[in-house]
Amino acid sequence: MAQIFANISESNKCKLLKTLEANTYSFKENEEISAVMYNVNTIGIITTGLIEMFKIDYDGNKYLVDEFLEDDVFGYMFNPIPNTDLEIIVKEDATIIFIDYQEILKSPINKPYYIDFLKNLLIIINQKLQEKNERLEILTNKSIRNKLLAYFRIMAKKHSTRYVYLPFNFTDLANYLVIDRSAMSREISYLKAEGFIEIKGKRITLLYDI
Amino acid sequence: MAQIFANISESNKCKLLKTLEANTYSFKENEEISAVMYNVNTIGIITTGLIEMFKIDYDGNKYLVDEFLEDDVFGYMFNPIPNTDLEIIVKEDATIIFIDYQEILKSPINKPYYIDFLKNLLIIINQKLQEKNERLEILTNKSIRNKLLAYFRIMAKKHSTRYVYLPFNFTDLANYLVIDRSAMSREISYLKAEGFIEIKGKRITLLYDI
DNA sequence: ATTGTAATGTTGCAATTGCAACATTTTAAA
DNA sequence: TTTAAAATGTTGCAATTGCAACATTACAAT
Repeated sequence: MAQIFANISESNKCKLLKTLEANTYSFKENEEISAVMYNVNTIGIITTGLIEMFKIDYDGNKYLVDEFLEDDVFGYMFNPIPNTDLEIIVKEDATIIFIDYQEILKSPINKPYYIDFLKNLLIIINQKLQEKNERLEILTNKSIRNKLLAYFRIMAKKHSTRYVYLPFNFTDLANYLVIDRSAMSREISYLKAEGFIEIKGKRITLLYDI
Repeated sequence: MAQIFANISESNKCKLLKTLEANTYSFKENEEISAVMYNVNTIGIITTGLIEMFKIDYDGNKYLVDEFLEDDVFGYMFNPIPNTDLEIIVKEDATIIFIDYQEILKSPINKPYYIDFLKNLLIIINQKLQEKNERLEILTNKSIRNKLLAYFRIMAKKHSTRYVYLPFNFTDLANYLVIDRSAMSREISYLKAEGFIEIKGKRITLLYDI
């Protein structure tokens, strides 16, 4: 994860936060981050801790859409719908800096550390954009098989090998791919039987051209 | 579309482009933008014209993934896979400014116009992130019906009405939703029959709570 | 106005997928 | 080590979806 305050000294960071009228809050596990401190124009920068973002869907079901760690940045402006039902919950005690996004864009300050801050923010948002593109690349496949193969291909290319180390378990993978877990399990069996892949624990070996 | 050179005077724009070692090229319709001028570290800024980005998939099929207009910004870094098979073709005569992305991030210049440039870039990338999130929000639904309803809901909320004006035709909508066109057509018939929606030309009226 | 092309609507049928239920294995906690 | 909970694998069955084929309508070019 790129650091939002990379190349910025502690004293410049303080100046920056003061100029941007940033507010820092600490949260205990299971606390909800309320709309009072966090509205549609705010971005949150996580100094320490872990928070989770849940979506409440049309039928009232609640499911995890994102997790944010130290140095990560989150905000409604990165989400599709204004007013959507999101719940942001602290999973591990956290300290978060809140900044009004408009403040960042309007600020007239003209200091090197401000430029570094903008650059860092650009890098982080870029990273997020890439992650979303990656998932879209996978979800634009219709069949379970093609989704799996797209996923494997992307993961393998990242490390330029024919090995894929699953970053999560199969249940979570199915959610990520938006397919039924058991149907995915079935398809993976077929892929193994047909000699496309080999699986040992969390390591998948691709036996076809990548 | 936000403008990448907003708030930057013509003379400052020139200085900026020179400092960033930008190259400007003109293209005729149907020309392909080659990897020579456009590599994994380059971003392109469209001054005039229209270009289209195609993906060549695993089976050699080619399909449109994105279109870029005046003031738009495109680049491999906004894409999921390094080395993926993309083809960028000029649809209408275009003038494009190419800048090395690393140059932007490393540049030591410290001028107000440079800050404006970074802010504008931030706004544009942010916009792109939102669009991707929007599509993801839709594609994370499993059924055709739920994809359609999610799409309608997002479109309606954008304009705070219960009317949705389709920005493209049904064939393209089906592609956007990654579903079969005829199956979508069938589902839309059901939605009409069940009183969820009403359609008049390109205007869809939502008859349920949004 | 005419003609050709693209978009749309419809439907039967087959293939894929989701769902449910259950057995087995793995993991984490006490 | 024991035990409970979570994850995984498997399978039958029903529902959804994709596919293909075709009729109809809308649209654009001449």
